[in-house]
Amino acid sequence: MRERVSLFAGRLSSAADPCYLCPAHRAPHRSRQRGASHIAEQAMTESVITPRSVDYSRWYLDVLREAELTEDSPVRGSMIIKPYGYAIWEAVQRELDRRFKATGHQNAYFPLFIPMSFLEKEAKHVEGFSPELAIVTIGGGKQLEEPLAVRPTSETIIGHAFSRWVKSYRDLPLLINQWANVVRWELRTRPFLRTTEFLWQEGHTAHATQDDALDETLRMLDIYAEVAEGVAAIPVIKGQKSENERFAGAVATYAIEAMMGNGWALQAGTSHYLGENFSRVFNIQYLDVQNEQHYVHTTSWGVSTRFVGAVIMAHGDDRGLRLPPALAPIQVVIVPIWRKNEERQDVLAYARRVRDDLAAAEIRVHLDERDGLTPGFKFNDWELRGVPLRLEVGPRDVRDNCVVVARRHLPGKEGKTFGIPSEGLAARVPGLLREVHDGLYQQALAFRQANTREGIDDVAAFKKHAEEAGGFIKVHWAGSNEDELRLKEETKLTLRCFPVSEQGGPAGRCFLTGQLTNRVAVFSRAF
RNA sequence: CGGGGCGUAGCGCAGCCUGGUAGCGCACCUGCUUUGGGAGCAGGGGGCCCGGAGUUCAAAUCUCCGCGCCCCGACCA
Repeated sequence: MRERVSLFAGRLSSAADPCYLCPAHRAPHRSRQRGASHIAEQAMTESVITPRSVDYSRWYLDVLREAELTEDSPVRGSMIIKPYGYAIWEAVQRELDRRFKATGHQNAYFPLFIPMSFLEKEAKHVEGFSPELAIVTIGGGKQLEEPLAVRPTSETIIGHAFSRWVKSYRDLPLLINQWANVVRWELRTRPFLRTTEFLWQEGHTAHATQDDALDETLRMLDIYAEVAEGVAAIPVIKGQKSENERFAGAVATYAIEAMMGNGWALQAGTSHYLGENFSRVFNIQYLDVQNEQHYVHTTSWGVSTRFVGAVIMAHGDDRGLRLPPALAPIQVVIVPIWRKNEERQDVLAYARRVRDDLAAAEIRVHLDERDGLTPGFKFNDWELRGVPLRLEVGPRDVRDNCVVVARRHLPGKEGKTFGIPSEGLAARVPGLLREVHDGLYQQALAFRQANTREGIDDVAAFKKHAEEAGGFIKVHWAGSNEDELRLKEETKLTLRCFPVSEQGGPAGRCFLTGQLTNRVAVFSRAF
């Protein structure tokens, strides 16, 4: 399930210090003083981050600011993704893209502007998206003959192309992906999780048969789960969406659902089987071996910059970000320590040697040579930024030819190991990174298990648990769409998915209707 | 789109009630001392106080009208 070892090698350009690390390129400000009174309670740690238990949403915004991931933009609902935040997204892109190519997909690019008439062809599709469309009506100073929608997704314009690309069964399957930005005019936005403009990849494929298309839908769902778990260290539930939550225009929607640090669910990737819905309206047909015309079956699937939000919220703690090694822009940071000027020379020379060794082994390493900051400040600074491994190098370590290693997933002293020989360190680092990856994964999994409730068999207990405990609730479900909506109204919980792994199991009683069913659903509050 | 809050230095805020020409912390710059878990001292730079109109000898402060942002609820990857 999880790919190892090579995952942690540095594929982000060279392992040399990227530019966003240079002090000169860092934001000129890092406010440490927050007006809030809870800071007083945190006097010892001098935290600049609101504890998660105080206000989760504020914690999230604090982390984004302090770790320099995003900034507000002058445009409402849009964000600036800063270099450190963008580097995380680039790592996600790299990991996904590699897997898309390995499964035969090709990248292409389709236009940002979509004729309104295209969107209107598929009734459910336009119905689902029209409330959140941005529409261009003027171009070059003149009213356009036909308004152009800024793409909220590209099924239609790609369908239009596919109808020309597909003639014969020999053209199938057609496996295309595009990396793009899309716009959905959201009323309530949050950086990464829901912004008016966001970045994503959208895969679009066409197949001869329903079976082939369904296989593709699930194959991509598997890839998403693999990247979530094996790369981002986030345990996910693969599941099918209810009719209410289904993508506008899809026959079936699948998703990976993850639990965030406050117990809420986050949909981190989706994969749709679109049936013939789009091939019929865009006339995508092929001739089979018998020379008969058939409509293709299409799929689409996407992961967006929201995934970065999932990484932040699945792993972050009260000290800040905790990044899975495979996605961390910096995997290892070296903090040099000295007292006297003579020590400084020796320590820096030694630290540079260590850095060069690691860089030569394709490890993304950074030596923090910033002057005038205490080691303690740097420790906190890099923890805030979620760097998985920190090496501390002082005069004692130089003398003993050692380093101190601190692992980000274990707090304070617990994560520190003293006296690790610098000899052969580069060979040990991948193992240490794997340890951090596994640690993060196990912690997230344990958290999800501790906050997943099963065995609820009546509505009162369901509501009570929803009210008092939160987290996921896993139940048998035979309710109607209306039941689902009413439950959402009353409890704010939504039917996240029907977990793939739970279906076809022993029948149980639906907690709401009392009917016997073998359908299992997960309910949760969601972002 | 409803309810609430806020616009003053890069960031966070005080000043506004009771008008008199702008201040604090952090950040930034310089110097010295520091540096094994968020250093100290000294000096320094930085403001169309959201915009417009009004009241007044005088407006960050009072009045009106805009605009913007944030937070909380209904739609959503």
